[in-house]
Amino acid sequence: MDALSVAQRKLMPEMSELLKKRYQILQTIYLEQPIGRRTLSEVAGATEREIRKETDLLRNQQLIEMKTAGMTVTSQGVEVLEKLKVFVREISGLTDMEIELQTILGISKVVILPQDSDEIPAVKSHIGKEAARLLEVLFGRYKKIAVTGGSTMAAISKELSIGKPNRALQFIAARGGLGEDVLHQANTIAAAFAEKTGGSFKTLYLPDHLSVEAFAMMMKEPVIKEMMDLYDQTDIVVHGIGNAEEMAVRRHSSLEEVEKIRSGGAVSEAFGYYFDKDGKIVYRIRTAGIQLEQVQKASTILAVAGGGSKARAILSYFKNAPNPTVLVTDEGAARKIIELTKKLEEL
Amino acid sequence: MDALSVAQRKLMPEMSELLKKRYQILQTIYLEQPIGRRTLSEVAGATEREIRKETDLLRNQQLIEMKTAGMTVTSQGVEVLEKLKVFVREISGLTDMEIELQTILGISKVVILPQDSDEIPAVKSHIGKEAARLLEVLFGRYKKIAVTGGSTMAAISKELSIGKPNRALQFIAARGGLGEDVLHQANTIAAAFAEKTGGSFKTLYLPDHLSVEAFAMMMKEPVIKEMMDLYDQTDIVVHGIGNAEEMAVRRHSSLEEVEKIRSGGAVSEAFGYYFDKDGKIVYRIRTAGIQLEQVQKASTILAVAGGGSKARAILSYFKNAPNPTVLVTDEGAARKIIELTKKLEEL
DNA sequence: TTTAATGGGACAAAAAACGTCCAGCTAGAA
DNA sequence: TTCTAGCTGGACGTTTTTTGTCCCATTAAA
Repeated sequence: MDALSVAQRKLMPEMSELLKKRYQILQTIYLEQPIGRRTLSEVAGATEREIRKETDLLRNQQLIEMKTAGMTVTSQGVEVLEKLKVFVREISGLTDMEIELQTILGISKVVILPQDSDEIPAVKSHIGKEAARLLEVLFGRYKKIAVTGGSTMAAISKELSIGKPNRALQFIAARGGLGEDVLHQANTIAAAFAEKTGGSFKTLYLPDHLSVEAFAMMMKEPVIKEMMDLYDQTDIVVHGIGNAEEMAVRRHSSLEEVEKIRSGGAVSEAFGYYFDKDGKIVYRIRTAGIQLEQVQKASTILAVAGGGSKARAILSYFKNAPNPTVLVTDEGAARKIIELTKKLEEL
Repeated sequence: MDALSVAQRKLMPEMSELLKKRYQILQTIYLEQPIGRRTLSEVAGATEREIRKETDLLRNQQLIEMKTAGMTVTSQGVEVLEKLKVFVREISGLTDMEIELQTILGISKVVILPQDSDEIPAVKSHIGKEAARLLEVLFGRYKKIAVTGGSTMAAISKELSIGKPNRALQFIAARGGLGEDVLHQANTIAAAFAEKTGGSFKTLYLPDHLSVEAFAMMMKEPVIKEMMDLYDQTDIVVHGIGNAEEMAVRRHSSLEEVEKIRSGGAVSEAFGYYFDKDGKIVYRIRTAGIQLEQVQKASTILAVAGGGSKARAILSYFKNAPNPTVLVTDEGAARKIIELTKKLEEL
């Protein structure tokens, strides 16, 4: 930050919070446009009155327009968003926090987005957008992308921009149906990625909880074997990180499984693997899908997870995460991770 | 102004006014320190409550300190003042106005200080300080400085910093006693300048309103003649600009004089000359002092005058002012001058 | 010792902000 | 076409903040 901005903040300390708030509102409108006051106030985590006050101002400044369909950002507004992007990151201390997280997690790149997705739903879209931008850059070099499921992954697919179709891209569902909501299954996500980018996709349909015998037999099937080979050739892996218990519940795991996960002290989950607080594999779901070794062979791994509630899981997963991993997260998770780490150091 | 600041102002329009206000308060404290709330509120033209609110904030930001003797600016505060100086000028539009005034008045340099000295007494000090800084630079090259009287000139003398004594400097009273307050006479001012800079000074004592005969005789006196020669060698002339009528009254001019000034349509006054709205000389006081031709021969002329009430006088004087003149004024005068010029153009 | 200034505390009055409705309109779905 | 969900703009009593204006104990200087 330059000396002028430092002096400015010194003379007007209220400015930082105000700027952050307005920026966030403007950004959310941009993301969700057209959107009305009430919907916005819910999604942005503010009262209707406050949203109204700020949007009235934004309109007077010609940064947004209010039509009967809702509010939209003007070209001037988009410009302001771009110009202030780095600055808002600075005053939020996100740039500093990114460096701190890189050290804590032992990886070379972390991107933190403002606010907490646990509190403000729209933040999930911001995370998705950022991840989408990062991916779009990588698409130039890499063509085979394995994707997992989850709501975070779905958020990314929504934010992929529809540019000129890139037929060379191949999206591979990293796992079969894992009992999750269809909309958030790896298969669905792979399809969504392919649709947005104009690429192709490969799905893997295999029911959960097969008997040992049936599973072994299925693995010999050509369709399944083909997928296993594809996993070996994967360039990019994009995945979310889940809380162990939450995932177990969502997947309707058997009592036996839940017991193993519990007793093993599992904290995080990724690609169907459960990790304890030291990053050791506690349990893995017996189903087809990408193997940890295959993930580690990929050129780039993009981990995406946000919200303070995910902090412990992120810390756990990154104990043994492959080094080329890039993490996209939010302020809520980042602050919590730093806080947890500090507490641990004090002991 | 850079793109970042433009975007910032777009998103936070209240910021500009707030920044200006706080900056002005901080600057005034710096200028008058140590100063108390009540005194400050008078001198800065604000209510006690407002001053209190802002100074409490400035203290929390460690920009000022409050002691029993009054408030003082901390080193951090001084730094902020310096860092934001140019920026505050920018957002006040002063930089643009300076260029506009240069065109209107036909001179190469104009310096405008914030606010209006008619409304806020402290602004006079700001003007004095700026003029003092400009002079101090010139002192390196030029040594013979003619000074006139007036409260504005007195303000400059107060703001001259006491650096290492410069014995080479010679201050010459541009005029004899002109019936003004002793404190504001050219003689007194010349002495004050000399004292602050460590230079020498020459005074000219000659009563006003002498008969023609007495005046002619005095001019032959060696003491007086010596001064006349000095005027010829003057490098810098520093002078104020007055309102014609006001000056006439202050100098207790005779009815005859006042009549000439009135009927001639005099608007401005400088060095004892009265000018009408087109810059023509309407009347000149018959007393010893620097001649207009001698002023025009100087290398640099520094005209100093502020306040909306001086706008007409400034416009009048600069109709025929020598080109190397530099004008130091304030926002109040500048805005009024621009306003008057625009009205004139419309007709 | 006196005096004139200082910062801090206090409080009623005024103003602004806030939460929360409703009415009327419109675009898109059925 | 009608219906409906969602939008903006207006309104208004309530709460919170700001404002104007005192007084007081303290302190530094005269």
